[in-house]
Amino acid sequence: MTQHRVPEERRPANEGRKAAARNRAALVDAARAIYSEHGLNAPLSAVARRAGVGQGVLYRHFPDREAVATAVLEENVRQVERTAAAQDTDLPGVLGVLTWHLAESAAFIGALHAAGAGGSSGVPAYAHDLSERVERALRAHLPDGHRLAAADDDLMIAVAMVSGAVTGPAREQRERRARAAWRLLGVEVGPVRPFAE
Amino acid sequence: MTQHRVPEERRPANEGRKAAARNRAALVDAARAIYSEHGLNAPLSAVARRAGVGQGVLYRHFPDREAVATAVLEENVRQVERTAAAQDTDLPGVLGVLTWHLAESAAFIGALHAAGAGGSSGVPAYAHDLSERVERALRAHLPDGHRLAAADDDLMIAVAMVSGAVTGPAREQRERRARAAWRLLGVEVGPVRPFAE
Amino acid sequence: MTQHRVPEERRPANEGRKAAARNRAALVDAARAIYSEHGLNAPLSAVARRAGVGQGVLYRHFPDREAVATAVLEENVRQVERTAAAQDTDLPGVLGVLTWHLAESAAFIGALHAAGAGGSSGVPAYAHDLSERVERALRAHLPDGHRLAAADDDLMIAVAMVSGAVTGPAREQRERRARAAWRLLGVEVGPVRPFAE
Amino acid sequence: MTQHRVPEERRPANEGRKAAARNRAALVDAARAIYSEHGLNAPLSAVARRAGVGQGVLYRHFPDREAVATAVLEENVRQVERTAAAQDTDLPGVLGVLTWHLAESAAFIGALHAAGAGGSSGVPAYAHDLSERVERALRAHLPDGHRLAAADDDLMIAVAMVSGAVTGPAREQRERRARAAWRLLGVEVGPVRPFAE
DNA sequence: AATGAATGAGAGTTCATTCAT
DNA sequence: GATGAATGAACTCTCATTCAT
Repeated sequence: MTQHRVPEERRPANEGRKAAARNRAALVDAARAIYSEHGLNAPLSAVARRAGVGQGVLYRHFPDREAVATAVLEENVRQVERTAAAQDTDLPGVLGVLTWHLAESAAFIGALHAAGAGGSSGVPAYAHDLSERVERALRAHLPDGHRLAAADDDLMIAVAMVSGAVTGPAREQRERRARAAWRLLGVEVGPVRPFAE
Repeated sequence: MTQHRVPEERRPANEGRKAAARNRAALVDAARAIYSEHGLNAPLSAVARRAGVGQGVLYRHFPDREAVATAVLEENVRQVERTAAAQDTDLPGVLGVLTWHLAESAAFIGALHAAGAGGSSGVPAYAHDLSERVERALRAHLPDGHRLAAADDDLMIAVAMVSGAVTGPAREQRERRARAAWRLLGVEVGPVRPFAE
Repeated sequence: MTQHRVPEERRPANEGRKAAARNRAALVDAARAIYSEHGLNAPLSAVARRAGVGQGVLYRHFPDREAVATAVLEENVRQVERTAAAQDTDLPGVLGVLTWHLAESAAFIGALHAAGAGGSSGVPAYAHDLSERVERALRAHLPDGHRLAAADDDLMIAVAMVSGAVTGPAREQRERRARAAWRLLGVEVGPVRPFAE
Repeated sequence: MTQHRVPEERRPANEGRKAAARNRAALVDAARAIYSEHGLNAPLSAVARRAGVGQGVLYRHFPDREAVATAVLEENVRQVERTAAAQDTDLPGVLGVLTWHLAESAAFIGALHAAGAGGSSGVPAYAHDLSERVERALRAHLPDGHRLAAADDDLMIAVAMVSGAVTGPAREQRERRARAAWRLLGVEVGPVRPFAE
């Protein structure tokens, strides 16, 4: 038993090896879209369907559901880090990029949320990592007397707050709300954009 | 814990009725506890088990999973409204009570989040209602020149922000973080407690 | 997401609480039959289908695939133990009953096999227990000078051998082959029957 | 380990051919190792990986999963046949070689088991063939008055029995148990070794 | 009214087999 | 010939919801 595979009459084509990279990218994109619409718990089958590949392909590229999420968020964090590492950046600049990603990616918000500074119970491990990387990127540009430098975790609390301001609302409202949030915090934000330059 | 049960029946009816009311309350309490431990997706069977009743009873009182969540949150909002309606209240007082509920109830946070001011896509309808009721309760006490009175939705954005600051961290850290969040917003909060009196 | 359940138009009857015990028995019977036809790896869905119940029922009664197997085998071992514990039994009598169950239940054979005396690698834990219980039951009746009392594990090796003689052949041949096996071992077997009395 | 490779090509052809033969052998060896560790249901992908080739190569050499198993077992049987065909062999000698293969190759055991003399239901066809070939090899050396010559299938039953004694236990225990089994059958076994010279 | 068993649709994951390169 | 990605069916297990008792 356990093996009944029928020879399969119509098999929808195997685009060969070239497709691999394309598929991985398609999966990440699909995941971002699905997450944005349905949250981080959306069924992986939906992601695969949206990417136009079989579920097996998804599992070939990502061992489990966590890996999919990580891949999606990785890009967001990377942009923030990249921006922070650039020559001519200042805090507002980095915050602008961070804000763009918060507004763009519901999954990002969720993960940053879940992490916070608390860190314990059911929060997935990767959420922590991401959160810490974002913190490091920001702190590097934090002037000594800055509003958010007062207490140790003011920085991450502020990020979580903006993140919170932005959860829920439809895509279009998010940027406006994010700006409003930073304004309420009395912090200056640079141009909101996906990356610096 | 968290047992602010409203007298469900003015004049005690027969045993059946009393039991029904008791069960409903037990279910709501159980749901709050379970949600707090396992998130809003926890199985309803777990709620029923914790409440010490059969699953049928749960369905007698609540038509579906959404109704259970609503019932839990209803109480949180009600306390805020009640506080706002009290004679001798001011904004810090109401915020204190709101903050207590945010820190206490993970589900509440989630719902407030989900709602925000934006409102459209996948946000459950009841989240909106709750959010609006909280806003009304707060706005009643908002002095004209207040920080959060500048733009129309500054108020709700601020609530969402505090809410965001508080998501994720373990229970114990939440109140501290909530206070830090309000501080960053430059807003005064009264004593954090379940209800005003 | 994660929740799409449609109200389900035609639901095939819920026979109520009475059915529970009946269902459990039906499941064990079905499992025995399926195991006998397809081996211990047969899909649980096949077992549920054969028992005429939904898969959920199966999982209500047995937490996982191992539990199903255990339940089936438990009965076989129990009969052997019962026989061994009876007043007027001797080794041939117990062997007769053991032989009946070996011939009857392919799953039993498999489990006894898997256990053997070796015991280590991938052998499921329950196989060991079963094997040991059978050994205890037999050893109680083993006279000092008996052929199978020479080395410590001769007894279990002999059982494994008969078990081996009986694996594979269709049901009808099994009893004959089991008898032949015991004969080759020079051991007397009593009447082959499901239980003593 | 267990590398009794038959020269596949008499006169070395081009590199392609040589590689093909080498791959086939590597696959069979890998399969034997994997089967021994994970049983006959191990994923074919594991076999290919272990052999250091792509899965496509596996399918080039073997049409399906059954063919892989057959190829592995073929070698075991072949050694037994070869031994039986040698000039200076007697029954104990052949049994010694058979025993070695039983102890060595879990898959061999399984197949011999599955076959037995009965034969009908779910037993794969190749198991039968193998079993019959083993029987022929042994019977050629069976003296008239021998213990295992009494009934027609005593011989195969005995083999199945030893095979049964050896299933399950970890590799190291198998040879000891196999010897114990033959002893209980009152049959003499020669040196246990992979082939007779 | 309460109980808790039953149902069955999926969700997650694995793997035999095919096929472009 | 070799490679390894793609496919998708099958399998295990979970849980919202219904309903006989």
